[in-house]
Amino acid sequence: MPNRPTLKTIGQMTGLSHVAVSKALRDAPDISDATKERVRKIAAEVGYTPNMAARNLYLQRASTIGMVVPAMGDNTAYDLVFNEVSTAAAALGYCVMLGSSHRSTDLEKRHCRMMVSNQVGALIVAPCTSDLSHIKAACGPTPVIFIGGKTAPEEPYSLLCDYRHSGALAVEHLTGLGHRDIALLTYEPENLTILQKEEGFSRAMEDRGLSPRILRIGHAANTMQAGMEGVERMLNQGTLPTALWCASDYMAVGAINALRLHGLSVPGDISVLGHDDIYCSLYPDLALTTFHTPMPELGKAAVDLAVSLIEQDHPAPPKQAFRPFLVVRNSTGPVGRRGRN
Amino acid sequence: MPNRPTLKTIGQMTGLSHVAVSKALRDAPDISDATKERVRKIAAEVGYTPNMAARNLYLQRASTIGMVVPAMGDNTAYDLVFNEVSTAAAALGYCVMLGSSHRSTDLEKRHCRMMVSNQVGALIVAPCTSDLSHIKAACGPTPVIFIGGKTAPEEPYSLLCDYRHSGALAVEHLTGLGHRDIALLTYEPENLTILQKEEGFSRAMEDRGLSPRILRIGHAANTMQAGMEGVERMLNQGTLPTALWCASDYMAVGAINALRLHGLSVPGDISVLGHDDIYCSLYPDLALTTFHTPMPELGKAAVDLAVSLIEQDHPAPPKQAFRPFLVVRNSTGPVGRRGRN
DNA sequence: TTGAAAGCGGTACCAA
DNA sequence: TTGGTACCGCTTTCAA
Repeated sequence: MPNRPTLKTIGQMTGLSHVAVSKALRDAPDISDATKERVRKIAAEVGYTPNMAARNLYLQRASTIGMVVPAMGDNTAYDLVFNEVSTAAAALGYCVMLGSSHRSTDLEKRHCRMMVSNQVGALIVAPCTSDLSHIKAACGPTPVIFIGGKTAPEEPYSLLCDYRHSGALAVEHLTGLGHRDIALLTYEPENLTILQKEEGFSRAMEDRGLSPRILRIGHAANTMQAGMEGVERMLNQGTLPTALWCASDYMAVGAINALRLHGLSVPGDISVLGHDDIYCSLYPDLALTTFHTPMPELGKAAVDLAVSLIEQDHPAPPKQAFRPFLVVRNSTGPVGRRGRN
Repeated sequence: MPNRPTLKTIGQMTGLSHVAVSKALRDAPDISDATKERVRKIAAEVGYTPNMAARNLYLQRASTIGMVVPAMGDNTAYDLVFNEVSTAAAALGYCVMLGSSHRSTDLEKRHCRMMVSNQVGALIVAPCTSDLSHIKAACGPTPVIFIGGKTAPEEPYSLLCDYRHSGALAVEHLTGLGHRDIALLTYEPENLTILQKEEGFSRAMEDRGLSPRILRIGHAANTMQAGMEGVERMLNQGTLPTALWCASDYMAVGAINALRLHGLSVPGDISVLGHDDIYCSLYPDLALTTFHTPMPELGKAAVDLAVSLIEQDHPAPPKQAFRPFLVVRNSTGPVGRRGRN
C-alpha cells in the first residue's frame, strides 16, 4: 500500500497536533475558524482521506455491508438486487463487499468468514441451499439477512418475494380475458419459488371452480428448452390450453418459439404469460405480458434492515413480503378462435 | 457491531497474554505445542475470528480489492467479469468491494473515494466515460486498473479486449464460406468497442480487395431495435448482403427476426454473425454463430495484477490484450441461392 | 483553543 | 517458552 497522508502528516505540516487536525476536519466546536480553514486547505492539497478502518477500530463501528450470492447474472436476478444495494448503501455511507459462491457451500462459507473477518457489520446472503447452518456458523454474532428462493420464511431476518401472489394475479388476469382452460408450465421445484407459483395458481383456479393443470418439465438450468418441450408435449397430446402461464420468461420464449413453429399465433390462438420481466422487447411484433419482480425494492429494504441492525441496538423491523406485479403487454388476449371451438 | 472475542478475551480465558495467544494461533515456533493446542481449542469454542482491519492497520497491508462498474447486468458483461474476480480474489485471501455507478461519474467518484477510505489495496474500474481524471483524483496513490471499452489503451494499467481481432476473424470466417458481399451493422460509437470492430472489419475486407460496407443505426441502449431497422433499410434499398455481421448479439437477434418476418431464411438466404455470445440458445432451430469474449480470463488477470500491485514494490507485468474468439454454430453458412444470382 | 494520554485489535521486537 | 512494550491511524476525555 502506498503511503497516504495521515492526521499526523497534516499535523506536522501545520504545526498542530494530530488531535487538533482530527477535530478541525470534523468541524469540532472547539477549534478556531482560522485553524479549520488552514487545516482543510492543506488536507485537500495533500489529498487526505480518513482511514475508515482505524476509525471503525476505535469507535467499534462498521462501514461495510457484505453480500453473498450464488452468481451474478447467469439466470439469476441478483444483479438487479445488487445495483440497488450498492446505491442504497453508498447513500448511507457504506461500502458493499460482494462474493459469488458459484453455487458452492464451501465458497459461500469462505466468503462469509472472510467478510466477517474484514469487519462487515451485517451480511445479505442469497444461500445456494436450504440448509443455512454453515452460513450461520461462519457468521457468528454478525447479523445475516437472507434473501432468495432457498430461504425458509421462518428465518428471523429474511426478505422474500411472495410468488403465490403471482399465481393469484395470473389467474385473475387470464380468467378476466375469458380463459378457463389455463395451464401452468413449470420445472423441477429446486426452490420455493416454483412451489409458491404452483400453490398460488392452484388455489386461485380452484377458487373459481376451475381445475388447475400443471406441467413440470426440465430444470432451472435450461428453461427455454423446457418451454419448447412443454408445448411439443401438449400439442402431441392434444391438450394445448387457451392460455399458458410459464414460470419464467425464458420458458415463455421457448414456448412461443415452439408455438410459432407450429403455425400458431400468440395471442390469437393462445395467450402466453411469463414471469420475471426479462425479455420484454425480444420479438418485433410481440411484447411479453409478464410479472415484474420488485428486486430493486428488495435490495433497498435489505440495506435498510442491515443498517438498522448495525446502528441500532434493538433493531428488527418486521419482515415484509415483496409482491411481483403484472405487466400487461400483448402476448395475452381474449380467448381466440381455437378456444371457442 | 456485536462484540466478538479478541485475543485478549482468549488470553483471559487461558491465563495467557494476548501476545502469546496471537503467536499460538499463528503457529509461531516459540510457543509450546501444549499451549498451542489449548489456545486453538478455546479459540474454536468461542468462535474467534481475527480482526483483519486491526491486523492490516499495524502491518500496513490491505486485504480487499475494489471494483467499480457502470452496472451489473443491464446489457453489460461485468457480471461475468465479476464472478471470476470474486473467485480469484477469494483464492488469494482478498475480499472484493463492488460498486455500481449507474453510469454517473459522481457516483463513480463517490464509490472510489469510499473504497479508498475503507482501505482497498487496489481498484478495478470500468469507467463510464473516457475522461478518467475524476477517478484518478479520487483514488490518489491507490493503484487503479482500468477495464472496459471506455479506457484509452495508453493507461499504465489497463486490461482491454481487442475488438479489431473480432473484425479480422469475422471476415476470415465469412470469406472462407465464400461470401464477398458482407456488411457490418453497428451503432453510434459511444466507446472504443465499436470503432475497433469497424476498423478491424474494414482492414480485413480491404486486405482481400473487398469493399467494406458499414451501417450505423441507433444507439447502444437498444440494439435489438437497431438490428431490425438495419435489415429493413437494406431490404428497402435492395442492398442486402449475403452475410451480415452484427456488432452485438442483441442486434443479430433483431436482424434475424426482421429477416424471418420477410420470409428469408438464415443461413440459407443470408448468414448472420453476432458478437458477445449471449443468445446462443434462443431459437429452437438456429444457434447463433458469434464471438465469445474472454471475460473470466480478463477478471482473473485483473485480480492477479491488482494483487501484484498490492504485494510487490516493483510490480507491473505488461498489459495484455484479450482476444475474442469465434464460436461457430449454425447461423452462418456457405453463400446461398440469393448470393449466387 | 489546544494537546497529552489512553485505547480499539493486532503484530514485531526484545527482555525476562 | 513467555510476556511487556510500542506502534499502526483515529477519536474521546480531560487537563493545560
